[in-house]
Amino acid sequence: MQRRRPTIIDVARKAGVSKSTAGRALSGASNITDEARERVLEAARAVGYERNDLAVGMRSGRTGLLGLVIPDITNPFWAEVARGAQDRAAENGTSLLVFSSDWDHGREASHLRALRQARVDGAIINPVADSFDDLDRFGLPFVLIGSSAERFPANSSVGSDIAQAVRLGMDHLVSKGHHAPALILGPKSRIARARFLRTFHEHCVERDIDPAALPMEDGEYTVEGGRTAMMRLLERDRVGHLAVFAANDLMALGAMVAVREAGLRCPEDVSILGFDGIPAGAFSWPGLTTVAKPGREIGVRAVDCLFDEIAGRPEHGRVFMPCRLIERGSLADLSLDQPRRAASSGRG
Amino acid sequence: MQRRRPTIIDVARKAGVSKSTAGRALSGASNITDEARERVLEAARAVGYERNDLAVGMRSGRTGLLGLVIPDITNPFWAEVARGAQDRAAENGTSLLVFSSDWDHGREASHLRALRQARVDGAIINPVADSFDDLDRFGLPFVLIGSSAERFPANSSVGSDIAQAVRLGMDHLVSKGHHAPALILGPKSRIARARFLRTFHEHCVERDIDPAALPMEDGEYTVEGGRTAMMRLLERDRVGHLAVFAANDLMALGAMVAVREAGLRCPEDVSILGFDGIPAGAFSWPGLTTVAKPGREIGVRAVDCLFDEIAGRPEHGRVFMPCRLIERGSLADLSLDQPRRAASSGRG
DNA sequence: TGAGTTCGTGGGAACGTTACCACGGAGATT
DNA sequence: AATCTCCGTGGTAACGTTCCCACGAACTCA
Repeated sequence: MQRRRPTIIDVARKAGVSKSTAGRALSGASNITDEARERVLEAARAVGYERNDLAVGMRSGRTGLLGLVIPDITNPFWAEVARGAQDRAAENGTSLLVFSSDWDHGREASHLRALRQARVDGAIINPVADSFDDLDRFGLPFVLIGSSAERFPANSSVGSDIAQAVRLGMDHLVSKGHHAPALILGPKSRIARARFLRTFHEHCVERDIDPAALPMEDGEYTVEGGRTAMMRLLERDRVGHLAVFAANDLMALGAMVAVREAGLRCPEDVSILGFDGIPAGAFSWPGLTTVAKPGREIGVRAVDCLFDEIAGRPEHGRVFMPCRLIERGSLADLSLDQPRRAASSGRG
Repeated sequence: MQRRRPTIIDVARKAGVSKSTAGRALSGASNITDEARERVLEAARAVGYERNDLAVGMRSGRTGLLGLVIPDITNPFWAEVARGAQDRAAENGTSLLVFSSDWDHGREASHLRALRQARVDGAIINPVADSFDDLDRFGLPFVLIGSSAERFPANSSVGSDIAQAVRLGMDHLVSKGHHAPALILGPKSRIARARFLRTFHEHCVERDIDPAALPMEDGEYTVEGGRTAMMRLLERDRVGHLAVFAANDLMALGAMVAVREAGLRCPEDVSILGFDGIPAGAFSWPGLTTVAKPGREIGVRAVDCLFDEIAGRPEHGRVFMPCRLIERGSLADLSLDQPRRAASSGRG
């Protein structure tokens, strides 16, 4: 149907030079006269030449293709990461092959194989927890993103600074008079959970709080997971105002739903702090106060790191991006009502 | 660093056959003895052979790569589409190159060029409104998605059935006693707006309502756009309960914010109906009642259509996917309070 | 039994580009 | 003036696969 696409040979013929010279002009090499370059470029324009990336990849080993393997493009946080990576890749003339692993080992393995067969120059991967083997024999340059990167200290990685994020959240809670928040955490299998908990413990110790005395519930990283976790939390005995730090915005929103269903009000009866910074948190009522990860920036930096990795200068090592607090309405300010409550709660 | 990847020649040598025979075994051709195939497959496994898709694409013209150009992967609706397309592509052993155009003509053109240079087998495109030219000279098989597909009746396309969706929404409004809803629409430049309005007018005529008498406001397809549009709507004179049909969920959520800011309640004072079915609508309070587009299915069907298009059998033509109503809490039920109010409003 | 047919196999070309090497001319150096 | 160096150029090989054609063996049918 569509006629043959013009090749570099057609361009060379039209310009009256050899294909070597045409190739030099087209690839921006230096050892060529301005006059010849101009003639080749003009000829290329005239015949409508577009370089065949396949052939380039074949010969030079560089395809201009990058892989991105994330849990789910449908998750707003990962979509942000993908967008950042996409934009940065485009700036450098490379394209992104995007895959969703659904935290499934098999899917991940098959995606990695597809990336290898496509001869991508490298990949950005949020690894499924226990997939060290697959990653190990991936055989191409890669950069890890997300908190599970911690498992692979030898590789370049970009993630949010969970320690700083938890600190930020805790400081804010304390500044609003919530000295002993309850926790809603993700599944035990996820590394991010351990990271979160560790920093949380450190800060409790610094403030003379017994972490073991604080209520804590698990759930899937979903709205429903957060809702049921909050229900369990509300069934417990408690005194006064309840503050909750959720490990993920979706769970926080689910917790908010549970509060409403229990006939309580947020933030009057229960304060909720989220973690992620997804847009949906801005539409809820009250708006979700949350610690926002810089999803887009993570994507951008990951691509930068990957380019370094591909170029054989993996100088970045592990990059941690700072999070920031977004204050909306889901946290009550108790510091005004009860100026001195201190660390006495959680023991009655 | 990493040693040379084994080629089909290595496999052939190991199996003691020619590369032609090895190629036949590996590509699943029929004219080969079971014994030879078995030996080749075994050899391939032994040396860890993985086919070079680049070389295949080079020679056969099929790369196993598909392009997806959407406005923004960060938009939940488009993320769903991307996910559907991604999964279907993976089922067929192809990979997806994902691009975001931001409704920008230049970006779109550059993405299309990148797809051509990558020699993708075809592309799924949500075209920027006025980009007929670029699309026309794209030169590869493609399938359009979204409502702007209407502009290109000659090409295969997959979109939601806006006529059915508007009908669904209007019927629901009427069944709840809202006979003369206000409208919040997208920018005038977008084709989806015209499509929406046309069906809306038809239904007004069928019900003896004068569409011109109904309040109508424009805005960007964003939360902020919906919020300001709603503010303008609330400044108008009105009698009794106000019902609003927004052309997009984000706008509907913005409208909800505006209602709250005006000291009014949803759904007691104002009813809101959305359009899209994004997850965020489930977390708002009240939950957003909306007409949901089948984003994921649209992605799946688009890939199916694209395969047909590539195979040279464009029999699908234009596919319209049905939408469904998701009832949550943003619509008041007036049909109980005022059994017979009919089409008298909007004229007082 | 001889000719025609089928089938599995192997060799070579081709896809479009870049890497490499050799060549010739112009300018610099002795 | 002769040699050396540098630079622009052109030819050729190579990347890894599939396509095409030719070859020989086995098998069928007259």
